[in-house]
Amino acid sequence: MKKFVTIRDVAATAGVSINTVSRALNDKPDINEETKKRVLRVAKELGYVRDATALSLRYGLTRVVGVIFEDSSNPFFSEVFKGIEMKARENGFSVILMNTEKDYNVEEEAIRTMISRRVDGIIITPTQEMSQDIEFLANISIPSVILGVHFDKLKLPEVHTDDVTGGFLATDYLIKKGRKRILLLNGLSYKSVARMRFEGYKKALKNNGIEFTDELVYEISEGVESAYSKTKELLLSGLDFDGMFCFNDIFAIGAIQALKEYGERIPQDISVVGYDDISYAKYISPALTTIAIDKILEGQTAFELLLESIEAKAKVPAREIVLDVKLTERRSA
Amino acid sequence: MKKFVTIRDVAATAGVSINTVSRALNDKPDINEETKKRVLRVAKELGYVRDATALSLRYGLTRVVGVIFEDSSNPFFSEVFKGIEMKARENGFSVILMNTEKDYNVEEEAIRTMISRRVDGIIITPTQEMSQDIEFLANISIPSVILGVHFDKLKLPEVHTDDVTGGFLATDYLIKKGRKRILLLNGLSYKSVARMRFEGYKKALKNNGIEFTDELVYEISEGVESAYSKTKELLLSGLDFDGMFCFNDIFAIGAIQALKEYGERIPQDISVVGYDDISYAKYISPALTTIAIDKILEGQTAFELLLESIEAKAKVPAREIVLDVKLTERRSA
DNA sequence: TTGTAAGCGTTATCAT
DNA sequence: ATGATAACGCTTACAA
Repeated sequence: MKKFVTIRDVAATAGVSINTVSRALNDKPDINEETKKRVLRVAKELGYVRDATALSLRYGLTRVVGVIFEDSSNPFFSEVFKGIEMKARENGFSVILMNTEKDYNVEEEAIRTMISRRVDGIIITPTQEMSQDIEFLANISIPSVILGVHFDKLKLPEVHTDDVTGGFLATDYLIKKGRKRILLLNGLSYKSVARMRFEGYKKALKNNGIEFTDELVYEISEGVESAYSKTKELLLSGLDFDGMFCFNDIFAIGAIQALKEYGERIPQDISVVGYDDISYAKYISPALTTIAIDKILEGQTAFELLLESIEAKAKVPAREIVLDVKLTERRSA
Repeated sequence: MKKFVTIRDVAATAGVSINTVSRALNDKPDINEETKKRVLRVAKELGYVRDATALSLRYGLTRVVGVIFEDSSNPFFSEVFKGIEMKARENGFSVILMNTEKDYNVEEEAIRTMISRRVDGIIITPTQEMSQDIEFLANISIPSVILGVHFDKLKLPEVHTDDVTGGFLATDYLIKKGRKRILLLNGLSYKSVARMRFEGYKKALKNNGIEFTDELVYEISEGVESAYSKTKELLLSGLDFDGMFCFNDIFAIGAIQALKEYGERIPQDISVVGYDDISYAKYISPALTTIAIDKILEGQTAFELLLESIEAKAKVPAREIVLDVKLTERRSA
């Protein structure tokens, strides 16, 4: 059933040898114009399409890059992916996308799959609980870029946003709005991103002469539900706070939900700032004030950095690209 | 720089021939247990990883499927993709994802890329303005599945949801809530989905003895902005309506935004029903009543249908799988 | 039980 | 200007 037209078929019907066909197809100089035209015509008539798998074997290059995300349906990742795919397409690369579902074993498996498929490069957002597989990635010869997280010892090129500044901006804004007791609903601290935003938070507090107290910082695992129930719990416990800086917009959405149900007015009673500026941030109510990051750009940058490594003959020293963030002011704070 | 351990390297260090290595690796019976163990150990030590590109060439099968979407960052597609990727991974397939950005030329180009890469199957959500490329897909020997849309003459297997029922459910619900003049903010009618939902809308009207009038149906192009401004325009024009059925949740979000700004109370003054039940539908305000479709399931089903075609020796007759929808009741209607 | 050789589709090298 | 052949990594007859 599955049978493609090969260079041999074209050669046969055009009455030439296979490498004359190859020459015509690749627009090589040493071929008669007439023959070339004829071969090209025959190729078209027969519906010939170059076999990329043969080329991959031949050159040891696939023109495929692998992307490994924890969850491609997360609006953050799905936008980043768009940036990657866009740039990849422009450069004649295809992209294989795999999800790890935050499972370390799946992540390892995904890396093995990418190696087996001989992808020319890998863009990965590693689960940071363990990182042997990243060490491993750094040692094999496939160019790789870490996206969205920062490792202390820079083994691989990285692209991420300036999250210390982001945390600072969010907190400082809340303070400027007159908030004194700012709750930080953070992500789990094994994530560099969470640690960086926390650092920015503390920095803003210090800058404004507000004393830090850890009774106002909480770490929760991913998901709206998780943010919703934590906020509810805190509210019920009688914790006193008038501002909230959420690790991401998804947390903010859950928190706002809980706040409203509890009868708090936003931002009059409690101001809320999120992070990421996912596309729905402006449609929730009140419209979310948040730290905006250019996700498409982050994806594009990651691909471009990867492409540099791929095209470099020698191993290129690991670079860290830190993208700017800015605060987008809306109604929640 | 890029150099992988091959079966030959393993053979050399283990002191056997290459196909003895192949036998060991593939767990064939005709090999000495001892040799097998040794080969396997050497392979592991050397870090041997099977070269999938070589296998692809050898077998004429890549174990890769291609997915072509108009926009993978759209929450609908990103969830569908998750279902596809999940099932693909379970079955040892990798997935190449490409976006067309609703550009027909890009769509054609994407198909060519998939053919060139010799993917074993294609899942595509075609732009329906033109469809020669789908005709083409039906004629080549790569198994393909159409996702989310329905073509009149069934050339290829299809997976989509029961949108006539969806349109009916939404409209009927609004009527049962006492609404008489229900505005339909529909997608462009070259899309089968829009036509189906429209059909359901009319059916519900008829069933409830309400006369249809085309001054209440409008077709707009994709995007929140587009829905927002159309709604605004209609409101300003003084059009009388007390209910709104939106083609999708994104439209509903834009519409609600406009409605609120205009001072309409939802659902007291105007009830709104959306479509898709994207994950943020429940967090907008008021929480959106919408037609829910199981997007993960839709993706999984598409992959499974594709797998059937791939595994079938002979060309399998095109089937149409229609998935159920249900109404999810929240606050907006 | 093990090894040799052909072949998958292509391009590069070397002849002619 | 064109053709024959080897090679990419692997599996599968077939031979030993």
